[in-house]
Parts: sequence; structure tokens; C-alpha cells
Amino acid sequence: MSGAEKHRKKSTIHPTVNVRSKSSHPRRRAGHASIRDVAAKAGVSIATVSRAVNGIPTVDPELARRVWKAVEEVGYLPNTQARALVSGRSRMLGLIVSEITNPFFPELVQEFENLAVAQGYEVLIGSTSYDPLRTESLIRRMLQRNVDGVAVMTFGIEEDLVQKLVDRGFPLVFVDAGPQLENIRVLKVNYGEGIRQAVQHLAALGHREIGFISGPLRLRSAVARRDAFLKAMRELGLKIPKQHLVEGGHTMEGGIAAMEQLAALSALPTAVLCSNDMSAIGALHALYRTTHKVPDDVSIVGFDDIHLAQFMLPPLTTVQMSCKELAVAAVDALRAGIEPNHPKARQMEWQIDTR
Amino acid sequence: MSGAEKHRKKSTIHPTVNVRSKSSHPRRRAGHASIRDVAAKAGVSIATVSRAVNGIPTVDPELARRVWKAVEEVGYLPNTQARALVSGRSRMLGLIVSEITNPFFPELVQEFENLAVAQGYEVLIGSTSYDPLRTESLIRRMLQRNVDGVAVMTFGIEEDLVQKLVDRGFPLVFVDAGPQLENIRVLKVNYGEGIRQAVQHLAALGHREIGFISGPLRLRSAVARRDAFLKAMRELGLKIPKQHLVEGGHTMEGGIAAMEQLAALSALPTAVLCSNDMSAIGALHALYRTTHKVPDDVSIVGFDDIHLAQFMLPPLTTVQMSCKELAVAAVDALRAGIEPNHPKARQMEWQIDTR
DNA sequence: ATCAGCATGGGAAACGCTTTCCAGAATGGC
DNA sequence: GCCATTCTGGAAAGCGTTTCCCATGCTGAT
Repeated sequence: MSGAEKHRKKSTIHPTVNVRSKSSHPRRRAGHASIRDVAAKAGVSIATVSRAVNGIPTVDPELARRVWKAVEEVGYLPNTQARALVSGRSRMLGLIVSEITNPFFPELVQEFENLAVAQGYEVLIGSTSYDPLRTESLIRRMLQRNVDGVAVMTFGIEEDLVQKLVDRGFPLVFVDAGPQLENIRVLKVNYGEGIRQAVQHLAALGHREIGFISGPLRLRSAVARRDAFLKAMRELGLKIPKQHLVEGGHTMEGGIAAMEQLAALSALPTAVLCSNDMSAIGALHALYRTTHKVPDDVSIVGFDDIHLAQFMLPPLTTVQMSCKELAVAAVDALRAGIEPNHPKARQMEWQIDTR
Repeated sequence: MSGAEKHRKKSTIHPTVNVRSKSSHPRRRAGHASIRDVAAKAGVSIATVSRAVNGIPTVDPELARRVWKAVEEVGYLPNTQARALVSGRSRMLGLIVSEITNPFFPELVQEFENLAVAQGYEVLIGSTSYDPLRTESLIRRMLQRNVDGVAVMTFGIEEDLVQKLVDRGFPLVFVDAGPQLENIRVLKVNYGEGIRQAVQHLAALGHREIGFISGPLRLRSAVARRDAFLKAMRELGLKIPKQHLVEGGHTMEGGIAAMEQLAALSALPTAVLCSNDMSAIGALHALYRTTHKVPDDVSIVGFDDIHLAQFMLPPLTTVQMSCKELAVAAVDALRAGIEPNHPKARQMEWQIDTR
């Protein structure tokens, strides 16, 4: 039983008992204690319970103890919806990814969730599947659920869809590049360091002819990675024949096609660096069907270090792109946008190094 | 601006203007229109707006049109929290998995999410990471967020943790086996058919010595799979020497260890069926380090058909265990527990065939 | 013409919580 | 001993919805 019949306003001016008091809301789930039950049990007002539970210092320690005891006894859990309704903050974060089945994302999701939960937030996950319709419904859902902020970690999204979120003043976080608008924070990933390391690693093994399978060049992040590769090669004084630079799609199919293109050359590079791990896996597949042996004839190096890489045969060398750091930055940036006196409230860019 | 100053009760009995009317709730997000704004715009009461928006037939079509127009104009989206508060139903489903980074789960999550969203539910995902502490906090969070029901798809969970959910009467769905309690629905997966197919497939290829790497036998689902294997073998009149039956852990490491055990035998089986795909991948890894060639010397067959399988080299043969069907059944079972007049409200078991 | 009966819309209560405001108690200074 | 000041807890308003109940305006039957 809950204390539902206490403190209810009467529907008549006469001081008669309210006949609807107990039978009224049958939809209430049994066994759910409300703040009133705690107040009754502890013999204080609901205001005091609220203050005690929220750790507001003006409440007498002795009373606070009584309240906590009552909380324990009735098994009270504050109702998040009611809290959200009155406070205007839902303590939920939206996380938009491209596809949860793309092996890159689960790890990001995991890290993001861990961090968010540790800081008292819940996560609402949605995947666009590259479908504008889905994306729109996704954004509407996030709006309705009143998330406190949204992280768009999709590497590419229709900007006009996000407009709704912008209009309503939701704090947003993008990866690599997003619309230059108010309340939008951007995580700038520095691909240079990781790619340079990979190139130097290959050069140290004696490779001089290094090919590169890029991502789709309409994505800014893919261009950034390719440019980092070119720069690293130039620094080492290595030549890059045009035909050693192939565009893949950041997918396995793209990797296969790109590798087939390279394999058709009279002189195959002795090593190939791939813009992400899925491309690298595609490259491995393409080579599996030829007479070229990995890693004896050709070395393949991936980028991202998704979980999947460790399952591959032959084991795939890959550059670790720290999911964790990305997640840390995303949550931090979101909180900066949400909490008015967050130390970085005015910061709009986050730098992330790969390592 | 919102219609916040309409219909407010005065704090004094004198009919003076409420001085706190506009400046009062600064936490309210700008640009968020409430039902009152729509009512004001359409010149009707909020009750009518609510009825129109919810498609209750007693409202005059002409008025409904006006309401919808106003909804459009002010960009109104009903606040889900308020709805949940009053209706007692949050339209959120909890989904508990073991680890989102385990490749089996993202696909399940994806399907589950698609279905849930299509039926007007949101999904709250949580992973236990096999950690009772995490699990407990997870369950507490789900309780607080007032999910309408929870699907526990973890293949093993501490039952006493779930007790809280049971106590509060939340509809629950388990896979394979759960506590025999009220309001708990179970999805019974029929592994027999898929395993029989796999065995017959191998037998048709001429294999007579077929090994089996099982899952951890403390899990009922692992035992079910092993028994299905034994039954299928017996049906074909094939012998199973004890040493061909090895326990793995449903993990890559378990698969490696199990395969090493098999490889140490004087007579290796010519084919090995694995209880799940991760074991199969482990087996491939173990064999990669030996002189045995796959599939020339030994055939490996997995079970589950996770996405990952298609990336393996050599390509991994695997039995499709329909994620989609599992998700469909889970959502269906949850709804049966949630919605009082769902056609299957009294059904407590769901059969799922692998195929 | 009158009245029962029905459809329809509006007012207001309720959901569970936070927060503001205010009354009363306790304290200290004179 | 009395008034001013600080502190503490309680009452109540309000968050945005849904829903109950009643008032009103009609229709149709007598």
C-alpha cells in the first residue's frame, strides 16, 4: 500500500472523505513505495525526505538518519520521471551511432555507457542504419524523451535532420566535424600520430612501397586519415605512386574491391595500410583468394583496433584508436553543454589523440 | 514563450497578478511547447488537445483539425515523462545482455530495438559484464526508470538479483530457463533442429569422426546443445568416443583450449562442431598454430551465425540461429506481460526454432 | 412545447517529485 | 525577560500530462 490517501485535495468543499481515495488509480504498480510512504514511516514531511535523500545540508542529522532508515525499510526508489518532470532534466544522454552491428561501435557504446552511468546518466542508444527516415524518427524520439544532450558518433549525418535538436537548444556533440552552430561541441580526432606510427613501423620492417586504402573521401575524417598518411610518407622520403592510393568504403566490400585493384598492378606494394579495420579485413579476404601470402608477401595494417581484429587469421596488425578516449571526451563534452557551471562549459573543441 | 502563465493557481486569495509568472521556472528549455500552448493556439481546452492528439473519437473532427494545425504550428511534442507519470507506464523496455562487445549481442540488440521502436517502445540497454555489482546497479536503474518490462538475454544471471524485479511485479522474459515464478516468461530455444542439420551436413560430406566443443556445462543452454548433438549422432548411428567431447567456455580462449585438447589426441576427429561461434573461432586459432589445415584436414562448424563469422578466414561454416526470431519472441513475450489484453497475455512459454 | 437522453468539451484532480515560501522554534544580545 | 535573528521543517505550488465528472447544447420522442 502507498500513502496515496494522504494530503489529497478534496473534490468538494465539504470536509467529507474522498470516496475515490483508494480504488482510484489501479494502474499504479504494486509494491512501489513513494516519497509519502517514507515520510509517513519516518514521521516527517515529504519535503524533509526529499532534502535528506538529495543530501541538502540544512536537514538535521538525526532526522536524516531516520529518513534513510525509512527509505531502506520501505524500499524507496525515487521516481525518475517525476524528478525529470519537475527538474526539467531527464539525466539521459542520447547516443546516435551508424549501426550497432558495425564492430567499431559496440566498444564505443560500452565505454560511453560505463562513463555515463558512473556520472548518474542513463543512455538512450539509436542507430541510423544510414537511413534518413530512421534518423528522423530517432531524433524525434530523443526529443520526446527529453534527453539532456545528444552525441552524434556516426561519421556522417544529414545536417538538416539535426537542425531540430539545434533549434530546441539541445547540447550536441559531433565527431570530427559538425555544423558550426551554437551549443555544438566537436571532438577533433588527431589521426596523424597513429598513422605516422604505423608508417614508421612498416618502414622499420624494410617496406618502401606502402599502399593506402582510404575511406570514402566525401567524409572529412577519411580525408584527414589519407592526408596524415601522405604526410608521414613524405616525412620519411618515401614515394607514393598514384596507383598505390585507392579509395575503399570503410567496409569489407570496399576493402576487397580496393585490394583487388592493387593486386591487379604489375608491382604490388609490399605493405598496405588501411584507413580502418573493416577495409583491412576486406583486403585480407581479397588476398586469400590470390596466391599472395599474408604477411609473407604483403603486410596489411588496419586502423581503429576494433575487437574483431584480434579474431582474424592471420592476426591483423592494427593501430589502436582509443575508443575509451573518444567516449571520455564525448561524455565530458556533453556534460559541459548540460551543466551550467561545468568547468569546461565554454569549451567547444576537444582534441583526441590516437595512440 | 510558453503558456505557463495561463491557468495557474494564484498563491494569494486576492486576484492580483502572480508576480512570479514568467521569471519563475528558468530551467525550462526554451522552445519547448507544452499542451497549453497548443490549447491556447487552437482556442480549446487542454483536455481537448489531449483527446485529439491521442485520437479519442469523441472529439469533433473540425476541432481535431484545429488542434492538429496548432500542434504543427507550435511544434508540439508530448512530453514522455509527464505521460509516463500519469499513465504509470513508461513505454520503455529493459534489455539486459552479458556484454555488448560480445559479437552475438549487437545483432540481437539491433533487432530488438527495431521491433520495440516499431511498437512504440524505447529500449534501455545494459550489460552485466558478468559482474554482480554492475548487474545490481543495472537492475536498480531499470527499476528507477520504471521500465515496463525487462528481457534478460544473458544466458546466465544471478537469480537473487532479479528478485527485486520480480517482487515489484515487473514482467520479465528469460532465455532458455529462468526462475519458475509469476510474471516470468521464458523463451525456449529448440537447438535440436539446427544441430541435427549441422551433423547431417557433416555426415553427408563423409565425416564419421565428429568432435564437439561444448559450452560451460553449468549453463542449461549449453547442456541442451550438447544433448542435441549426442542425439543427432545417435540417430545416424555414429559413435562418440568420450575424448571427442570437450568442454569449452563459449569464448575464444575456451575454444582454443578445447581444440588443443583435441589436437593432442592420436586420432583427431575429421570434423568438429562447436557449441557457439566464438568457440569455433578459438578452434580455428588453435589449428592455425598447428600443421592441420582447415578445411582440408579438419572441418570446423560453428553455431549462432554471428556477423563475425562471415569475416573469418577461412570462411567459417556456421548454423544460423535466428537472432531475429529471438528478438521477435522477446518483444512479443514482454508485451504479453505488459499489456493487459494482449492476445497471449496468459502464455508463459515461447518456442523458438533454429533453422 | 417539454423533457429525457446523448454527445461533446471544459474544469480540475491526480501522477510523484522538487523547491519556494513561511511559520514557529531556538538562540543570542541587550 | 524581551525582542531580533537564525535555523529548521512543513505546507503548498507547480512540472505536463491524462482522465473523471459535470455542464452545456442538441436531438428526438412524447
